Amino acid sequence: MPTTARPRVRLRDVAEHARVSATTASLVLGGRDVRVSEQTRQRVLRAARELDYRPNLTARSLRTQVSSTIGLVADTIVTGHYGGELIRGSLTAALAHGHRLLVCEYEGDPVLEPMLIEDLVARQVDGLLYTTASHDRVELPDALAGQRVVLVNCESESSHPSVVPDEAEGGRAAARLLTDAGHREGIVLVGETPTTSLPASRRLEGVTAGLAEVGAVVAEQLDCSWWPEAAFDAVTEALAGGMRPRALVCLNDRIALGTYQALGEAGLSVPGDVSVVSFDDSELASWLRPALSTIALPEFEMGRLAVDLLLGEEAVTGAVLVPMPVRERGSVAPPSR
Amino acid sequence: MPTTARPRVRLRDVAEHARVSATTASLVLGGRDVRVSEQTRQRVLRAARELDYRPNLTARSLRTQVSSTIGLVADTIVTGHYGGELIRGSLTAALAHGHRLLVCEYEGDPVLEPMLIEDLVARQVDGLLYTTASHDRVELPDALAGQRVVLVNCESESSHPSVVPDEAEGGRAAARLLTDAGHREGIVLVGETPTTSLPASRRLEGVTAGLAEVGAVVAEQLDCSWWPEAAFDAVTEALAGGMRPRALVCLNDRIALGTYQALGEAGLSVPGDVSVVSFDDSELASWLRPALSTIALPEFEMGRLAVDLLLGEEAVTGAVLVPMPVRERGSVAPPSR
DNA sequence: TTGAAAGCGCTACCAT
DNA sequence: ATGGTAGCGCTTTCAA
Repeated sequence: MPTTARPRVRLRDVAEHARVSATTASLVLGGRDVRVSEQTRQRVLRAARELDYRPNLTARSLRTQVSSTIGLVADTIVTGHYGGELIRGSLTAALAHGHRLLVCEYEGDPVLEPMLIEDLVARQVDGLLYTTASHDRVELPDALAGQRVVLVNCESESSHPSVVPDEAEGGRAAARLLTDAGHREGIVLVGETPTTSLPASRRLEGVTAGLAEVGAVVAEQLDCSWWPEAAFDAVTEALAGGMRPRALVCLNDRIALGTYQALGEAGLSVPGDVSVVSFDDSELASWLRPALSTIALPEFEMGRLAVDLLLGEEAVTGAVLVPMPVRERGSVAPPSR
Repeated sequence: MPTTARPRVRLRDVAEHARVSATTASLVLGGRDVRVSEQTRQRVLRAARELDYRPNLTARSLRTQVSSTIGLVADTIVTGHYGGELIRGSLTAALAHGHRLLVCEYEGDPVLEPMLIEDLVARQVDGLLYTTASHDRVELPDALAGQRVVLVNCESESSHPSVVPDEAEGGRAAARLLTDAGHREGIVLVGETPTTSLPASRRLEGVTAGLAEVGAVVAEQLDCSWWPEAAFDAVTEALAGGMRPRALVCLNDRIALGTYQALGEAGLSVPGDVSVVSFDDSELASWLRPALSTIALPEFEMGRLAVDLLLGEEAVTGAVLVPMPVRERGSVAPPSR
């Protein structure tokens, strides 16, 4: 049933209806329990209900200089489930703080980015979350100057807090998954690791360190981009070249998918013939057969934490490492033979 | 370099600096090219630049009764990539209209939902997008009364426009993918089709109609929930029971994944032994081997269109069907033998 | 315990 | 072509 547009009822209307001043009405409806007698308070409340009063938060915001809104600036975070969880985490925390989220994406457009930020600032956001789809080092746009900012999934020279996954420790955990199962040899890394890529270099560093704890090493590294098809090709080729790994460390779940496919077509079983561990814990990980043991990207928690930091009292500065949870599933077994 | 908080500079400051009235400054900076001489206009612009003026959109909004903000209310849409694309589409269109998006999720919480909507209304949004993760019939909350609303991926009794995928036509397209390749027999549907599920019933209806065009029918239906594991079990069991399909119509990509896995373990090849078509076109579809031919859920386009409808002039009413694009990839071949 | 008045920063009306 | 003034709806002194 299409309801008719209701007349805009203002605080003053409620006050008149309740035969009190706007001040009193404001006090009552603003929830500050002071100074007003229980009787008038009830009168105001009733009037508000009867008139179906909705406060105008824009006006309140103008007066109080608080918008209870935070801006989320992303390159293209919403895309792909990773980002989705990050937003959900931010949303949850924002809600707990009584805030709403203004979401912006600039899709990598360098002229759009500062415009979006200016706009957010013009809208008087109480703070901004600056985030990137892949964990990266960034140069903060000038438009952010003077604003409360928390970086999420990226790092910068600035003194703003920066919430990032603890990739190195995650790498160690991945290695441990293998070494705990008894693996010592034939451990092959799948995925290229450019030094400019934070996840790549830190995961590699962690894996290396983790293996070193038991005197093991990465026997070989298959260079390929972090996509299923590239991984499929790389693993297929390596297998054809005679490589016989006992365990594969895939640098993300998409690589693991391509790896599963290559292994499958080569007649090798997981984890019977070769164990596989991976990173990210995308939904894919639990859908694979066998389900993939993987080190999760704590997107939800990062979003949550970032908002807490942004809105909290204490002045945190620098990087905050968020642990990457270990998801043990079915892709690791003791080495065969 | 952490820049110091700049002093708030108001329109009046710019006006004084440029030695004009606030009115004139407003006219110039508001971008209305009227009435002001080029000379003063330049003076104002320079003053604004020198003082690094940022308009206060909250104040403007209060005065003009326009917030250039739209609210997006979702049950849990952000999760999973589907929703991500929908948001990206909305974001894109909103941007084109000079609007921002206030994103809310109530996670299915029936008390949270109206509260969130009330809050958005209190924030003076120019309109609301009401959306659900899965295409469904909904009862609109009273809080939406009197608001400009467009439903996305859901339908209701209301007169608000409702942007939904054309599932039935999508179903027909899926069928055509098979019949065009010459399939007439042994066409099996995978996935349960409760009549309460709009995508399920309409896709089925479309597939049936599409097959009927060439005198073919659904030979069998494998009932299973729309998840990889359930599909794997259903297909595995059917195969074990002697079923030998020529083509499988999976009701979504996750089902297709489980189906691929079952086929693979049974030693059947796609599309050599059996063709597979599916719905949704999640990222998964292009990662599978062979890549999956699937009927895409036009999430991005739906979001885009919904915002256009919300902010546009013409008063559209009722359902707007968005075509589901056909993604032909490698999972269909002529029937073997 | 209550109310009057000022003012947040902006735009719009009505002057000139 | 330009400026004065009122007012959007709210909160917040300050006075009673």
